[in-house]
Amino acid sequence: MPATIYDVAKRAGVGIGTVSRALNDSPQILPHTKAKVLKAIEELDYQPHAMARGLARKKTNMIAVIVPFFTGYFFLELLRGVQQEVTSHDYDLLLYSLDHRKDKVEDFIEKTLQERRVDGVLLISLPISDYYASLFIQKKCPIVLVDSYHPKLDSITVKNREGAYLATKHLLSLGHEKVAMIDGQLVSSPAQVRLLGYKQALEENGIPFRDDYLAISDFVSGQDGFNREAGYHAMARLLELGEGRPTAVFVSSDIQAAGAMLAIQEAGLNVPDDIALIGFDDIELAEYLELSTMRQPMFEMGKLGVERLIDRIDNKKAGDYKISFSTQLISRKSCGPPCASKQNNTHETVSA
Amino acid sequence: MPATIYDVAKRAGVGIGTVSRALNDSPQILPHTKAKVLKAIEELDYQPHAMARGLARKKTNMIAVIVPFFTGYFFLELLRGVQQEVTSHDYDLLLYSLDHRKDKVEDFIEKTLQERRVDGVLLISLPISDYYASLFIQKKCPIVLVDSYHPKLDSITVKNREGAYLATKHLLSLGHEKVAMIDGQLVSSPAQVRLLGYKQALEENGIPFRDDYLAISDFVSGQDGFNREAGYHAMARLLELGEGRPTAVFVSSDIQAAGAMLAIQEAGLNVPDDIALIGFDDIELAEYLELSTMRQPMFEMGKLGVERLIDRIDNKKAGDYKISFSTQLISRKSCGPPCASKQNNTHETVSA
DNA sequence: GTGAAAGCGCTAACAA
DNA sequence: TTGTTAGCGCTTTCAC
Repeated sequence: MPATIYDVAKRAGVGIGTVSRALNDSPQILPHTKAKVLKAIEELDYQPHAMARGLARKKTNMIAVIVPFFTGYFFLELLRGVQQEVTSHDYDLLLYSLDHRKDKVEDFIEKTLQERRVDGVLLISLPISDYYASLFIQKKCPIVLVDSYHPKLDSITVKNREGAYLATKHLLSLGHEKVAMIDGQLVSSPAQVRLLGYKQALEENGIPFRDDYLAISDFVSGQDGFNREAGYHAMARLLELGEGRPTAVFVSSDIQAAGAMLAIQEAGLNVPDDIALIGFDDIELAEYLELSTMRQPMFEMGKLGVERLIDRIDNKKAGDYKISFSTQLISRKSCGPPCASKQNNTHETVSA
Repeated sequence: MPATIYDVAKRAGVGIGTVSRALNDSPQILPHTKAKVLKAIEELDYQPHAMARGLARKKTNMIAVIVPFFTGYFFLELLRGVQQEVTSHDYDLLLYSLDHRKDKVEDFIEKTLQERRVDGVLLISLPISDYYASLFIQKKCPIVLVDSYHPKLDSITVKNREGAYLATKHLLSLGHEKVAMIDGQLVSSPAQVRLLGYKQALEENGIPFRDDYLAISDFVSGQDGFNREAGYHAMARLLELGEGRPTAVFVSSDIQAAGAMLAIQEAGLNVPDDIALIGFDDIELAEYLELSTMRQPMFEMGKLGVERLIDRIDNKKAGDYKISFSTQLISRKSCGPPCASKQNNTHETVSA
C-alpha cells in the first residue's frame, strides 16, 4: 500500500494538518517544520491521492474534452494544442469522443458534469442546446466551445462564413462563372454557415445560385458528410451534369476535396484545367494534393480554448468571451493559373 | 449543490446503505424497496459522485493512455480503437501525451500510478524500463504495452522485423540490388527492429550491408525521426551519393517516405523509375502518394490493448500475454513494375 | 504555529 | 432485508 498522509505525519512527528499545510505551501507553517515534513515525504515517496484530495477540496483538477471523432487531422492538431496547454497548467485531460451512431453529446455532458465533476469542459465542433448551456451556467461549470457557437457561452470559432466567401470569391476572381459547392450535412453548423458565405460571394458577383450546383455530402450514413467518400460521391453527382457541369468547386473540407479530386480523375478529367478546386481546413493532405484551401488555425484554437477555460476555473473570471479566428487563403495548384487560361470560359458569360 | 446519497435516502425513507445497494444492483434488496429508491433517484436527478465512489471502492474507473504525440495518423487510428473499447466498458480515459522535449515517460507513469491511481495503463509506442515494469507488477496495476515490448509485461506489437524483412525483400524481388534504408532514431525500438529485418533480407540475398545506405532520420532534434522533415533530409543525404545512390529505399515509416519522395522530386528524379520507395504503416497519406507500404492494423491494436487491459482489471486474469500482429504488404505504384524495367540495373551486380 | 476533529460522498462490514 | 457505522485519504476549521 502506498503511504498516506498519516504515515508521513507519524514519521515527521507532526499532525496530519501540518503535513497538509506543507503540501499546499501554506504560509502558516514554520520553515523548520516544513523541512521536516518534506524530508519524511521524500523518504516515504509519498504522493497525495488525487481522488481524496478532490473529494475534500471539491475540485478534480481534470478537464473533459469532448470531440466527434471522425474529424481526423483537424482534431489531431487541435488536440495537440489542447494537450500542450492542459499539461502546462497541471490539469489532467479526460477525453470523450462520440460515435454519432450510438452516443449522444448530452450523455457525455451529464457524465462529465454530474458523475466525474470535472472542473471544466471543452466542447469541440459539437452543438449544444439551450437547455444544457443553461445547465452549465447554473452549475457554474466553466465550458468553452471550440469550432462551435452558443450565444451564452464562451466560443472560439473560425470565420466560416468569411472563409467560404473568400474561397468562392477566389474562384470567381480566377474567371470562373460556373462555381459549385460541395458541403457537409446541414445539421453541422459550419456546413450551414459556409453555405451562406458561398451564396454571398455568388450574389455579389451577380451569379444566381443554382440548386443543382450544391452537392450535399450525405453518402455515408450516420456521419456528417465531412469525409472522403462523401466528397467523392458528391463530386460524382456534379459530374453527371455533363457539359453543364461546373468549372470550379468550393468544397467545405479538404478531406471531401480529396475524394472529389479522385472522382474528377476517374472521370478522365483534370484538376485544375477542367475543374478547379478549393477546400477548407488545410490538413496535411492538402499540401500533397496541391489543393488550395482556407487554413484554420487548429493548434491555436485548441490551445486558446484551454487557456480560456483554465482562466475561468482558476481566476473565476466572468464575462462573455467570443473569439473568431480568420481563415487564411492558401493558394496551390488546384485552382489553376489566375484568369488568363480561363478566358475560354468567358463565352459562357453571355448565357448567365 | 447536486443531490447526495443522503438526500435520496431521506426522500425514499430508507438508509443510505439501502440506496447504495440499489445503486450497485445488490441482490440483498427487496424489489419493492429498490423501486422506491430508484424513484427518488429519478426525482432528484441523482448521480453518484465518481470520486467519492472511487475513494471508497479503491477504484477509479479510469484508465490512462500515454502516447508520444507526434505519431500522427498512426496514433489517431489507434486511439479510435482505444476509445471505442473503453467507452463500451464504461471506463473513462485519461490521456497523456508527452512532448519529448520536456516530458519524461517516467513522470507520467508516477502520476497516473500514484496520484491518479488509475485502474490500468496503456502505454503506446513507448519503451519502459525494467524498474518501472517491476513497479507495475509490484503495485498490481495492470499495464498493456502497445507497439512496444517488455518481457515481463503484456505486449501487443506488430511484427516489425518481419515487416521490414518483407518490405526489403519485395524491393529485392523487383530486381533492385542497391537497396538503402531510411530509419528513425535507434532509441526507438521499432526503428531498431526494422533495421534488423532490413539487414536480414539483404544478407539472405547475399547483398552486403553498406553504412552509407543507412540514413538515420535525425534532422529534427528532440523527436524520434519519424516525421516528414527527417525523411526529407535523410533522402537528401542518400542522393548526395550521386551515381552510387540506391535504386530503391525502404523507409521505416510512411510519413518519412513522404518527405523522401519530395526530396527525390526536387532533385529532378522520379519515383519509381529512378528510385523505388516502400514505406511502413499505411497511413491515409500513403494511398494518395501511391506509396507501397507495410500496413499495421492500428485500430485493432488499440482495441485489443484495451480489451486485454480491462480483462486484467475486471477479471484479475494473470499470465503472460504477448500478441504480435503481422503486417501486410500493400503494393502501390511507388515500387514500380515488377522486374522487367529493372533489368538495366543488372550490370551493377558485377561489382557487388 | 500546530494538533485534533469534522467533514467531502460514497462502500462495506456489522448488527439488528 | 435493512439501518447504522466505520473507514477511504485528504482539507479545513477550530481550539490551544
